[in-house]
Amino acid sequence: MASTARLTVLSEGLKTACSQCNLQELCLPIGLSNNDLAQLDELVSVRKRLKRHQHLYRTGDPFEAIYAVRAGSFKTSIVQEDGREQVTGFQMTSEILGLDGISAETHTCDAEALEDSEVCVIPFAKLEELSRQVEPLQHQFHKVMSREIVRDHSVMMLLGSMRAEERLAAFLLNLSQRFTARGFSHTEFHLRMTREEIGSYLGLKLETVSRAFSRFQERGLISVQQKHIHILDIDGLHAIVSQHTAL
Amino acid sequence: MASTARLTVLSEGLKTACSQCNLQELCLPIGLSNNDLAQLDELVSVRKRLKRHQHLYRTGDPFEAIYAVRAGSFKTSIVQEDGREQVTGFQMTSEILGLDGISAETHTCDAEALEDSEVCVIPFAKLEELSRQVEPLQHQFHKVMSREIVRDHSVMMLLGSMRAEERLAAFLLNLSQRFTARGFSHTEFHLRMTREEIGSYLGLKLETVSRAFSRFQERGLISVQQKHIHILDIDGLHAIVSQHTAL
DNA sequence: CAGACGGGTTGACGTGGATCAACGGACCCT
DNA sequence: AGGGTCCGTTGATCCACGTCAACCCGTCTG
Repeated sequence: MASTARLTVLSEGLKTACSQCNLQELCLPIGLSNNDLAQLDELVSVRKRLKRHQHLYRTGDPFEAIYAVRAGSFKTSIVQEDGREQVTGFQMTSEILGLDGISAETHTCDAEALEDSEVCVIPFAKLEELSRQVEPLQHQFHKVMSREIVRDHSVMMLLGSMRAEERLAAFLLNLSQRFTARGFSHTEFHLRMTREEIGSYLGLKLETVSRAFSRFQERGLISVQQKHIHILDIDGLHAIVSQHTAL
Repeated sequence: MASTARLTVLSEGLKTACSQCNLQELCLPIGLSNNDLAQLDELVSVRKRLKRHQHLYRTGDPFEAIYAVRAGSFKTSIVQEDGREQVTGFQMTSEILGLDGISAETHTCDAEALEDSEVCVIPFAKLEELSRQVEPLQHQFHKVMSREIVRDHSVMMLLGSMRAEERLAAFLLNLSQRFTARGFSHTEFHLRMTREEIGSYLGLKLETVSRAFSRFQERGLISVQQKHIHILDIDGLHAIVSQHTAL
């Protein structure tokens, strides 16, 4: 089976343990006791490395595992017959990939590394088995899935009712907040994705994204240099997001 | 507690049983043995009736249960501070409501009945408990959540990359398919929601929705009379959805 | 070092859908 | 039956964003 072969090629028998991982409090194991963590360690024994632009899985691949981003970042996207691409999300460390595959036992989107990255492979059958025994794990997993649903709803709101600048401001604030949660600066960061990918995610064309960046810069809200973003006025960005209120 | 009081008022001690329900094969119990079904029967013992425009839950309500639509239909929506509303979904019989609440133990959207309706109340703590014992139930529940994620992704694609007529055609085809699955005509049905609600869901204004309906009618694709829809050329609708390919 | 290529910016212009406004029919209430 | 309200339709106008196109810069390659 293709995916097994690929897995074999890429997996490195890296010794990992959730119990040792510094992403513990953000990732699947939140709230597990040391005892429970030890059980999870056995489950999550394989990691997988991917180079930039390499796919973790593709639409149609059989679903066997979900993945936690250990390092690097990913995008997920739906590609239509015609080749048009809709980015459905960007994932950074500790975030979970692959939940879409559970329903049809087949992945329904593509997941691609935006930079050299590493994921923890969580075999799904085993996760279900363990979560029947470990209640906090079960509950945590349900929360992770639910959080994904809530996130998708807020993207729907963004796409359905915000204008270009509002979308981009909301996007920057969301990134900022996620970087903060990971201990990075919330005012300065590096975009891992292109203007086109941002545009696809936000339902805009790359030119519109680029222009919005420029306008934010003119107004002193941010400074942009290619992929490097520096947020100068975070309240100003918040004001833009909630301004469609004011109209 | 407000929601408990409301529950008391509305719940009718109706004898229900998943094992007797004709929605079995569409709903949570798919694939359960008779034995397992009996256990589910005990869990899902309360139903709740709602009149048109009544809310099943609102943003901020404590999360205690998920719901299966037994009769009627609902919309879920996010309401922003400014009062702007984004409809995130329409639910018909056998579909599950409330999954958004798991992550924060608080509902993150409003669920409102579009007509007089009835839901089965599934206390979540008990569902988790039972699904630790009944593997097929656990798996089925995970599939339900995953399906919601997949559905949300396709709405994101719709909002992010389709034009007005494509969105509406996709919407009609989706309804048609869901009606079919429930044994109704797939060419003739009654819309339960207003043009404004459709518009909110599709990221369009009601005038645009109305105009698109009119244009479909002019072209002989459908006939519309207020909320009554008759699909005359289902292939024509499919062609519209996939046409943004052709461009 | 030239040349190609991918990513980003910016300008000029066109258009799909929003906005504003008027109107008509269906359904509600008393 | 009458009057109000909600909902849907349609027309006229406007504008945010898409489209097309030129150009810049950094990087890779032979």
